[in-house]
Amino acid sequence: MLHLQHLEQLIAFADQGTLSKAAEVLLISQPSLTRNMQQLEEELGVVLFERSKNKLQLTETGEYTVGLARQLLADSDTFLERVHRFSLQATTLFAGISAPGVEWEIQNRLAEAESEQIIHFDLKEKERLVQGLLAEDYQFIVTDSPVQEPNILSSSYFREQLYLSVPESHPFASKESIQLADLASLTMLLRSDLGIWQDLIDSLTETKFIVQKDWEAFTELISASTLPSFSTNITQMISEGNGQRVDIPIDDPEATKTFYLSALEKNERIYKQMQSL
Amino acid sequence: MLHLQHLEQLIAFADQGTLSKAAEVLLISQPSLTRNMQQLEEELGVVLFERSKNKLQLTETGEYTVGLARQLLADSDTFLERVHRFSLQATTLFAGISAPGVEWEIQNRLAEAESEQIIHFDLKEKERLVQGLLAEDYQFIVTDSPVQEPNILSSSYFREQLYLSVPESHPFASKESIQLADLASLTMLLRSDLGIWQDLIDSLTETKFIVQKDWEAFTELISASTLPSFSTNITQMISEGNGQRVDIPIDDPEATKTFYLSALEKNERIYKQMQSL
DNA sequence: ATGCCTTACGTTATACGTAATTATT
DNA sequence: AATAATTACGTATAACGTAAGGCAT
Repeated sequence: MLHLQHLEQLIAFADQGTLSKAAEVLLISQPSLTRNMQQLEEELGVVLFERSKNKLQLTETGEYTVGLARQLLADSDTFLERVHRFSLQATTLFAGISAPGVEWEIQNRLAEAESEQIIHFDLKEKERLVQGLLAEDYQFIVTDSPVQEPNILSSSYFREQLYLSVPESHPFASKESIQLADLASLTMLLRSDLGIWQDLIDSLTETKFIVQKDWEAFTELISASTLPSFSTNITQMISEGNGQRVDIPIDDPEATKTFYLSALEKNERIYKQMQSL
Repeated sequence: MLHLQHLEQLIAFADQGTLSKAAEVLLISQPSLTRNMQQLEEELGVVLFERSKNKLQLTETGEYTVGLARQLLADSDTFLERVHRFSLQATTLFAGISAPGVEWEIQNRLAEAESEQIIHFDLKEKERLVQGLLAEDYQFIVTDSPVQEPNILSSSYFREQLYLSVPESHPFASKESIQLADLASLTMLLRSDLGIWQDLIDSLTETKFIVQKDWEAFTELISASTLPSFSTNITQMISEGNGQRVDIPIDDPEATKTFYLSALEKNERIYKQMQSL
């Protein structure tokens, strides 16, 4: 049966001109390539090469075959791509995340890519996310620090920065930026289930928080109230232009988190898929 | 790299429903097929099968992949076919034959198939034809008896029957058939280079022959002369409707020869190509 | 009990790389 | 000399079949 690998090697020879160079490009030995090309000829039952003692040249049939081979390999690639696309689309991905903003960010990217990909998100602490990744409960996880384990791919994904969101009438509205310390005197609206951001909130012992669990209700609450709340660069992307409020960046380094995407090496395809969104 | 063989096996599974049956059809063992399908899944990075303890079923992605695989294998087949066609057409075939009628017959068939195949014919005795075949001087030979040697394909190809060709005015013209013995008294026009037919001619010691070597001249001679000559079912196919002459079949068994097509097993492709003309 | 899939294991065959050979520039 | 293709040879990988196990009908 025809080996696509041999066609690839034939093409390499056509491109490089000699078996030696082709073998170098293909990272195999020349003798191996020689044999494979002999085998290909045998398999096709056709004379692809004109052999002088020291030179190997494509016959007319060889040239023609190279052209067809390129086409067939292209067909093979589209085959692979279609299978992958179908599989991804047919599969609900399971993602473990450490902050709600990650889900918003990803959904946002999916929408922009017009992807129909369905992803189920779980919000957990990092340790449990890594466990879930190893147990293959998740195809990928997004955490606020890299995952350094064997067989796990991990790289930085995106950054999220906290902003203070206040009505235009608020005394802070004109500030270029503020510090967390400035929030001490405030009473703020706050969602629950903030993942890694919770630590930061807990450190603000002087600030009063009115916590709303239901997220839709929270959104309504904000537009109806003049109380300050938090927003991030990601929430701004989503709910742009509800002009009533001003977003003021918070300077402190704790207010900016870098998120890292991680997946098992065996799920490299999904990893790259998420990266490229 | 993707193995087309695995795709073929996947399709066999889809067609047969179980690995066991598919393995039987494919003439491999079930465990081998199991592994290959696991390997295919690994290679594609996709879940093709839903595995119960005792049952293997295609997932939706699996079904989809089968469809694409059929297409890709079809592409692979057209690739092979095109390569073969091109190669055949680009190559001048060398044929060894034992009678001139063989060339006419084959050229006739090529013409009917609208083939551009170029074939060079050599007229020799059988022994030298077989030698030439083994030495690969010929891609195929056509002899009046089968070639029984290892690694040589050989089967009957077509039959050629001698006719006596006479003008309508000739006393024999009304006969349904005649015997070689009836030719004893005749003076006939004859070509040279008759291959295996020469023996039969030589046995007609009573008949006088006027031999013409140049074949075009011979054809002119015939239409200009009222002398009888030989024709065969094959020459009749070629020069039909020069209504001046009548062809009377010769009954004797020696007047009918069966020709056999032979080629090296490695040239099976050409062998079948010639057979299917 | 029979059919089916998977894993384990030993063997075989295939594929590869190194080294040697021959020829060309 | 240097480059290039092929052949020879030993090794390592991988593919296969047999055997065995587990599970369902």
